[in-house]
Amino acid sequence: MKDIARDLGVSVITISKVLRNLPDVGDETRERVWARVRELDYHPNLAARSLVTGRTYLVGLVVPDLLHPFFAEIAKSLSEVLRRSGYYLIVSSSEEDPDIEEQEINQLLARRLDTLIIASCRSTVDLFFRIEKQKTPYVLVDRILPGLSANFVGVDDEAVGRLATRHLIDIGCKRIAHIRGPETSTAIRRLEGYKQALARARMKVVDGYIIAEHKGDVETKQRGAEAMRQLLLLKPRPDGLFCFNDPLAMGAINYALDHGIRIPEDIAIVGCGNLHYDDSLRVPLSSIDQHSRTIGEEAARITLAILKSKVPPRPESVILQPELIVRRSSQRGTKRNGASKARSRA
Amino acid sequence: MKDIARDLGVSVITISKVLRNLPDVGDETRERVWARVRELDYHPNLAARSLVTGRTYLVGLVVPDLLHPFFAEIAKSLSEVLRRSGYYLIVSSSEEDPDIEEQEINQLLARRLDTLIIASCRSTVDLFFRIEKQKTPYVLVDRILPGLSANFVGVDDEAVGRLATRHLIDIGCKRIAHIRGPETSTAIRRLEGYKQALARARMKVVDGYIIAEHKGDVETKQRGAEAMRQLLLLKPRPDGLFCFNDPLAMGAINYALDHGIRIPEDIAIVGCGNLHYDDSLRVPLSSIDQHSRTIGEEAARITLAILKSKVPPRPESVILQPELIVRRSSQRGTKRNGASKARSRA
DNA sequence: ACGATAATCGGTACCGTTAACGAAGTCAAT
DNA sequence: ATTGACTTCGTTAACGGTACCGATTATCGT
Repeated sequence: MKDIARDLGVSVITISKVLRNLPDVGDETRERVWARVRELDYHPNLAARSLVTGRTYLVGLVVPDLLHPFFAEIAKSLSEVLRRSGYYLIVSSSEEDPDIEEQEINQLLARRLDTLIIASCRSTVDLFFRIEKQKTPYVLVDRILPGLSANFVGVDDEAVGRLATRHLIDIGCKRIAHIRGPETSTAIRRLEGYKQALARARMKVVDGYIIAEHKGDVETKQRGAEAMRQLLLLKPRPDGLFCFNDPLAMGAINYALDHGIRIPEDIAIVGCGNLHYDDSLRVPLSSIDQHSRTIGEEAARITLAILKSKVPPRPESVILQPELIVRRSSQRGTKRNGASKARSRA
Repeated sequence: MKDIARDLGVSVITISKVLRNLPDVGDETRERVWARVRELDYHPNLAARSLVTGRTYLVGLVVPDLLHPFFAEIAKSLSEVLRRSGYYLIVSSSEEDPDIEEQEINQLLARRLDTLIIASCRSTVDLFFRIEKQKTPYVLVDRILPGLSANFVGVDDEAVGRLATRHLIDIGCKRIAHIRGPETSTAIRRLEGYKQALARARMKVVDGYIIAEHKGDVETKQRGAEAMRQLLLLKPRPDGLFCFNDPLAMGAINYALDHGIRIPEDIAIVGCGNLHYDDSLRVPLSSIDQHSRTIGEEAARITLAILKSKVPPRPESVILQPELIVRRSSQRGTKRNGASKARSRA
């Protein structure tokens, strides 16, 4: 920069202004500067700029698992939108472990990122108060924490539970089971929605039909299979099943089919996530769409809004309405091919 | 930092040394500093450190698609290993578009990341010479470029093609088709391996059996379906199919099944990628495992090696041997359940 | 011709950290 | 006592930018 200034007979300040598109510099000078900059393929040192402006143009993303298509899609749409405004994404995975998540967040905090976007697997809010003390803005996605008024983007998880369960009731299921997820707001609320739907249909909640998290961190699909094993052992065997997510449902389907159970005739199944391979499974899987792409985009929008405004805006909450996608795993009776409601995810 | 120095009656340099665990500071002083640092929950400003050291402790990753489980797994294992050494990952997606890839790389270059890790969809090397001129080390993954001697980690793609094709030959296929991928080294070499296997079995390469990329950027699964449609139109219909990747295979399987074709009886299929849901598909899919996790880990290892050594080490190339996983889509004759060779990806 | 206003440009002072080297103190051996 | 080697700590000078404000020139109405 100093070199360019010397070459052109202007000061570094002017160069700096041109590079940042500030108004107070003459057209001719501006053009000369740009020309020389292009000629040298010069790029300003972001670290130096960060040092003085206090901004890194970096946004951190903390998710439980990058491999899960739901979070991968959030990461993708997020980075797409942020990039258009010059922000980049630093990703980090908590492996669904609250301690790892804390370490990761501490690391990212030390890097003084401009914003953090977090799908938290923690159940306490203390860590988030620490974040606030450091004045780092953050946006929660997918999972909310009780007693924390923060920016949030996610689906209405009670509606998810209601939608899935209601659908199973509608197609005639009498004994509906639920494989629930871990102790996060998402799982708790979907369970709540499940219970609400049963209550509205004047059906009883049977404890044995609710399969909780298995201890041990085995793979999700295996957990689904194990849960289905338990369900098939029950005396009045369930004839409907709502799974916390699609990988669980996949495991459950596999186990059932391998043991001679017919889907959906013997047991109808609805998952959640609407992953892009749901329609290619052994039994195409009905699922609840969570609009993962939209979640990423909205989180990005909020992030940019925070970064643009000088004073921190008051927390914003975006609750998306889930959508039922019917496929064969929950089609019964006359309707043979559910093309009517089924929506492809092209 | 200045404050801590003042409080403790030492100089900032000493603080700096303690924070970086340099040897030349007394035990007592060291402890006093740590105590105060913990007390204030102080973290050094990475931007300032970067400015003077010239290192950002940031590694960039450029992949064609973060949603593809293959690249997601690379990203995940990569970030896991790097994190242990204090490096973080900036991700960016090129959407399989060479121009976007160039922009992304330019952006990352401007940020002066310590290393770039790239799964490139470009076909020319000029951009990489520019990277070298900026003295930013980089590691290629999955895809190699002709005429470029660079660090590389990936599978032996000719072996992939040979392995898949050879397997189809072994189970008795006489007319083996191939749905190839885009114009990258990966696709070209897998095609090459396919031809090699045919040649060794004294079988002819039939042009019509090789389905090339369809124009238009439709979704991969649809491309697979379209390719299968073309194949089923051929007069001597193929009885074996090797697909460039698993999503293509999924599309092909779906189309075939929907049109009354039996798999593997009428046409046996082998994909590539060994995605974790391959065993839950309508027809469990035989696939070639690319060791994506290992690719990420090795790329991380090379990266750290570069970053550790003062002089740039000479380019290293890690070629992984692919592994065939047999599932129902390519099981014929006596063998009913392929548990023998099948390997789960728990 | 004058001052006022606006458009351009630059000087100075930092941002928070580390590199490189030198100074001071300690201790044992000569 | 002198020397030398180690250990421990600090001085000075950047690193590459930007914020803040002041200085200079051009334009213009009266």
